[in-house]
Amino acid sequence: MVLDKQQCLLMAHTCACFSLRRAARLVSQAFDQALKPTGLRITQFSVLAAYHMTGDLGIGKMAKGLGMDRTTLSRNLKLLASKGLVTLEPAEDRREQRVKVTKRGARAFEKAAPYWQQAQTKVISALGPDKWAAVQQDLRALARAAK
Amino acid sequence: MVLDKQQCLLMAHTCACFSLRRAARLVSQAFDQALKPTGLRITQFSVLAAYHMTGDLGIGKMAKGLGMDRTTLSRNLKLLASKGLVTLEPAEDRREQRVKVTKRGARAFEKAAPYWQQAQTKVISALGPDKWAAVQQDLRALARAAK
DNA sequence: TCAAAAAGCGTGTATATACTCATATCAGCC
DNA sequence: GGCTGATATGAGTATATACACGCTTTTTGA
Repeated sequence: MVLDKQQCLLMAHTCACFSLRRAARLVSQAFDQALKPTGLRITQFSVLAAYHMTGDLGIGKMAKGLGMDRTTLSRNLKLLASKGLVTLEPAEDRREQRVKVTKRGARAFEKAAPYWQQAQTKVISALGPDKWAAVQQDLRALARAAK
Repeated sequence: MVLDKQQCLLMAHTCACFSLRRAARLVSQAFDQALKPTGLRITQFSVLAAYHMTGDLGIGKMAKGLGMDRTTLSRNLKLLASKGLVTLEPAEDRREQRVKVTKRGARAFEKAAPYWQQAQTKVISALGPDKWAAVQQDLRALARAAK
């Protein structure tokens, strides 16, 4: 069976993975651009926000909650620690790492928040809040189906 | 101004970039899983499909068409070349690279296509084809707005 | 014709991502 | 107390991603 160019074209244009990766790439660039004055990447900002919000969760559980690989989150945290924005200490259960957002981390986060808001507004404006909320639901459904 | 946990929670849950990256991560894992027997990652499969479909485009133009960074595509292609799936030769305009899918590349692509289809069907099943098409439109709109 | 601008690309560097394998700790049971 | 399985994590490796810088070739305009 030899696929013709039309079929390939169709495949490239409908591939769920490619579409999502493409959107994620381009939107990430916009957020990173907006956050540039803050010295944070959007990924770092997200992780910082997550720990600022949930307090102290083990890396594995937090990773599961964020839909990230455990080792990815671990390495992201190490970066944040090297910048002095979080601290990593062993917990009572000495298998776990206790993650704490430092004062400097909290300040960095709050300084970055308006820049985040600016990018968020810009990107979302393409759809409006309601449609965006619906799309978000759909994205979650896709992610669930992927498992 | 100190943000409280509620605001952080809201931020993490509505962040366009985080939502997209999360979906892209999880869906990519599903596609990579499905493509495992073929030895191709979904990114490599996409690039292979793109060149199989459009024939020979300069790296920069192809990258623009795919919404990828030029250097990212360049390195992806180098990987494919090392696997013998494409060849890279200088074009008449000696600034450009002529990219050709080898016979082996075409075979690998066609062998992988059914595995891709399987993952695609699985992921899309969460929404159904029509809703998926609408979401795709929205993703494109978001990507456009990001510029 | 020739210098400047533009086009096309590669390399260096940093981050993000995830799989595999190895290690340390804990909980429960005998 | 000590073994065993489960839990939590780190390290090694490979790929994906993109920004900044610089090089070569082509095009353009005087």
